[in-house]
Amino acid sequence: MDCLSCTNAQCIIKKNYHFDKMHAYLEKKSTLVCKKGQNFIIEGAPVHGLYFIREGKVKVAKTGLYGKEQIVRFTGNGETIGHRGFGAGHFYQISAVALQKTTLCNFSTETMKAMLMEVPTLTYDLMTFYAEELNRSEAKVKKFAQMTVREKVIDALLYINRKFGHTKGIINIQLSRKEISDFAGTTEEQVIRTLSGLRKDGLIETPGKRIHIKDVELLRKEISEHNYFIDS
Amino acid sequence: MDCLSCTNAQCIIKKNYHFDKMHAYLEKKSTLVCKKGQNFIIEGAPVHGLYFIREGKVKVAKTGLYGKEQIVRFTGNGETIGHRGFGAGHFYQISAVALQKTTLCNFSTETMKAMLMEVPTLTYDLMTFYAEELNRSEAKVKKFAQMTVREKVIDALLYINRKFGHTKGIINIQLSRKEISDFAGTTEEQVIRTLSGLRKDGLIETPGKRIHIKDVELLRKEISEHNYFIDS
DNA sequence: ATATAAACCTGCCAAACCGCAGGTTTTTTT
DNA sequence: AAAAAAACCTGCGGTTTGGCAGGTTTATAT
Repeated sequence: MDCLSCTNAQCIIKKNYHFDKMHAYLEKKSTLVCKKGQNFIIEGAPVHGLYFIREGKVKVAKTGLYGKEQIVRFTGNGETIGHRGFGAGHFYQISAVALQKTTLCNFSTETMKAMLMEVPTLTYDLMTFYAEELNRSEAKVKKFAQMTVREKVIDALLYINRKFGHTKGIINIQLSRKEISDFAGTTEEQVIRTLSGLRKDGLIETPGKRIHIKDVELLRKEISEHNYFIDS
Repeated sequence: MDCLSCTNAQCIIKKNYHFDKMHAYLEKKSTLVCKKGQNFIIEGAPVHGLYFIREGKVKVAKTGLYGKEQIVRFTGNGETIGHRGFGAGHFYQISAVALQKTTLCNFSTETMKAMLMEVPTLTYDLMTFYAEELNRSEAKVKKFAQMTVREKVIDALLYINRKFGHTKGIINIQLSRKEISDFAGTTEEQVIRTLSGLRKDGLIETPGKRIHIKDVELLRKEISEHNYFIDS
């Protein structure tokens, strides 16, 4: 899998592509194809470098008590997974599972570190990525502390809708109610109840397990007080 | 305020100090002295660069509905405040308030950016800082979703105790119950009730508004199931 | 030292939330 | 196309949590 043929313009490797400086490192990267449901990063396992999604969709989660998992974010084409290798820890603190057939590029920590030292703009972009994710995550902490269940579910739906897009209004990914609740920070039943409520209010439609947001602006309005400066 | 005389070994500027490369930028930095309670970064205001604590203690928070604030972290000597200027946003998404008399160093975004481009190890260290904060923040998201009030309060106490240290067991900072609750993700009353409970269980003592953790290990044990791989 | 203000504490009640249980629909497999 | 499995849905009871109210203690100002 060559970076030259890759179409992910927002991938930080692709964006900073510089043949002379990087080709030696790029040759060392490996490619991995996962099928749906495959757990390619295991929480607590030794760090195996950084992953970039060439094509596919992935959920990133932390497992808690009694196996309850908290999905910390969803990722798509061109995005980065596996923050570590940098910093003190030598073990992954998250797990990553493919939500559909997914192709990944993997750099070892050593390769990545060497490349970062040689290409400052790459380091700068990765830094920016972390800084923005941090903003997003801190906003999420606030939301978890202050939002009601209904608001958290709405927020999750809007995020997923924006992240993966929609075709004729229907969100471009099939997540179970359980997965939505693991992301929104509540239970499966509460998500189901909330979706029923939103359906009765005419805000969404749910053909099967699919979800159709009828009016994004109307939904957004309900949680707008929580989102003064960003929409994460 | 000269960086040479600064004793914060863990400050990323100090750690990467390189006279020839950096003196021109260091001359542009400004110093700011805040008294207790001063709000030197205002949420929603235009970004004014990055701050480093030379000496003091600061709380970093996000304000939500009806003025309810969520403290996202506490910071002390040598630490960085103000993630932005990097990334898309041009407005602070957090506010920062001095918890006591605090001296700060401030770099404009432009100065900071120029310096980062010239000193790769500085960029790398700042990247690492963000990556670790991100881990911490994502762990917190999980905790907020899964911990009980008592567990969240214990977690907060242990964090504060570790962050600011303790003299003869008494935590080296005076926070109100309200501030603890704003950090732990609950209400003032629940924090008070939990502290009462912990006092009855012989785990802490509370002379006045001060807090004395009698046995850190015993407290830690109660939340250990939530902390497999990190202790944030 | 006294007055005033701020912070702390506790009981009570209402609202929000969770999880079980049992049934229905949808999806997948054979 | 039928059978099996998975996912979805809803009512209900119990628990947890939050917020008010009023009193007490501690800290601050005069």
